[in-house]
Amino acid sequence: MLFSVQADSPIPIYEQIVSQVIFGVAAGALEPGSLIPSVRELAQRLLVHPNTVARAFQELERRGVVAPLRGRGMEVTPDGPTNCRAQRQDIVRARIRAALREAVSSALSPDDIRKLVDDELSRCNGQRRGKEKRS
Amino acid sequence: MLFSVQADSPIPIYEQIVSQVIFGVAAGALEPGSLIPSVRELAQRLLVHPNTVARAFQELERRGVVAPLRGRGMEVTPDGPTNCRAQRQDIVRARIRAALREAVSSALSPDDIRKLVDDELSRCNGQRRGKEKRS
Amino acid sequence: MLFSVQADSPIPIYEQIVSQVIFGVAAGALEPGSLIPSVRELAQRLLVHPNTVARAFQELERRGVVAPLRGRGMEVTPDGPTNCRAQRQDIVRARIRAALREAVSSALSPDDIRKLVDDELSRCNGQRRGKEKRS
Amino acid sequence: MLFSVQADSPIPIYEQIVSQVIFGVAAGALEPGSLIPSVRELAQRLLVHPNTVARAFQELERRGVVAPLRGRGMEVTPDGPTNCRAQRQDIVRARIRAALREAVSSALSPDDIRKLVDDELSRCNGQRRGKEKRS
DNA sequence: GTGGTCTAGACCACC
DNA sequence: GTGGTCTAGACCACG
Repeated sequence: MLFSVQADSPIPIYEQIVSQVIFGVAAGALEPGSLIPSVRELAQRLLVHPNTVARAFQELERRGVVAPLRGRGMEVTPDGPTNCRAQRQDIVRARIRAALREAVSSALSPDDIRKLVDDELSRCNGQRRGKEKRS
Repeated sequence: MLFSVQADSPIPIYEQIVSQVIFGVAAGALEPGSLIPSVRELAQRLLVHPNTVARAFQELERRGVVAPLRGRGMEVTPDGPTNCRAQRQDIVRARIRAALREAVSSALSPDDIRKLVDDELSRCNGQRRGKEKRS
Repeated sequence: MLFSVQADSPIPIYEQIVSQVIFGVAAGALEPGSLIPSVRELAQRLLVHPNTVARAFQELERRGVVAPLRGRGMEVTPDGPTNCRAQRQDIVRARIRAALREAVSSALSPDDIRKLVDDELSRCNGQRRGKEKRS
Repeated sequence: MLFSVQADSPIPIYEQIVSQVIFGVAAGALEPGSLIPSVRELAQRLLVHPNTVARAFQELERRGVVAPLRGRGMEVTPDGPTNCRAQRQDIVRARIRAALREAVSSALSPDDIRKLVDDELSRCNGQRRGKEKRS
């Protein structure tokens, strides 16, 4: 499971962490019953304040993704994977929708937007089997 | 020229205003030498505080998009359109890139992402002729 | 009599006009009993709003430099030259003092400051008999 | 590090604060990696509103002098000292130039100006050894 | 009427 | 505790 946060994003760090844990559970990298990394460990790995991680965990608990195991850490709940797959879709879709809404409102032509999207799409996963751009 | 802001967005309102003016100038809706709406007028139209609009104008001045006409308002600079077309591209691209980066990090499959994007793309401008020919 | 205003100065334009009329009277370019340029003429010459000039004249009247001649314009008062020579000295000295106080507070070395001053002094009146800088 | 602002100056308070922080960094009183005084502390010390200080900090960030440390304060950037030495020179020079331009435009004789400058120069740092050798 | 500055104080995100 | 954003409203300089 890879975590990374971007300090310069307008999205709060704790929210980024929430998303990433959700993504991890949705993808099966974190399975029900398994412990997620501790607050301290994750804080150190991400170079953020432990309180920030703690806050993310609090939110994850609220969402029913993880549950505290007294004294041992936080564990992924049985319903976690199902919840997270739905939430993942929602998160990603909302962000994409917002970006495209803005693009449209910018009065860029649909073709320009399509071009930008394709550009970035191939940049983002350049490791895939070659050029995604249609001929 | 249509302006609208979303108070619940993580993007500060003053930044939304900055973007929208840039879009307006880039699109030619606001031309060099013409006055942009006044602080007070725009504040009233957007239902935000005049100070918030003033802050956006300050940033637009810093970016060389508009210049104050003492006592008369803010005027689009001669270089405005050129600057703004570049800045528009940057703004839109950055937002799309961030959304796609997140999508990739969510471990959704590239095909799922492509599908989401196409979905939203056609939603955003449903008036276009369908799904945009793709091989 | 040369007038010029700098729109980008933090000093209000009307105050710049006040200073320049005072300078003109102090230098003898405007003599007691002579009419100073009309609001409209000066406004046109300086490319500023007539109201701005009117405000400057109001201030000059308050300072006893000029007096209105019903229907014919503003004339320099008998005491004008004397008043203005004192005021000129005060204005210039105050501005120089403020600049130097700031320079000292900037922690630039006295030699650096002296160098800057000499630099600018020779720039400002390059038309004088050669280099003012001491060997 | 000493800060002080003059509320009656035509120079906005927030700009005075910007200059003073730049002077402090240029002089080495504020070093890279060190925290500058907090918004609230500085506001209290200068008897101005915290928002005014915040605005100055925003400008300093834009100039690459300081960078925010989320939740901990504002830190002087690595490039700060270099940037600031240049900016200090620019600030001081601009102010001196403006003062001298005005002096010249006042039609005071060059010798009178020189005398005024020397007067004030020795007043400003009277603790130095006299009138500064001039041929 | 315009924008610019300042004060005042709220709330938020983060540490 | 920190800075960031926003609202609110005052006053000023300028046209």
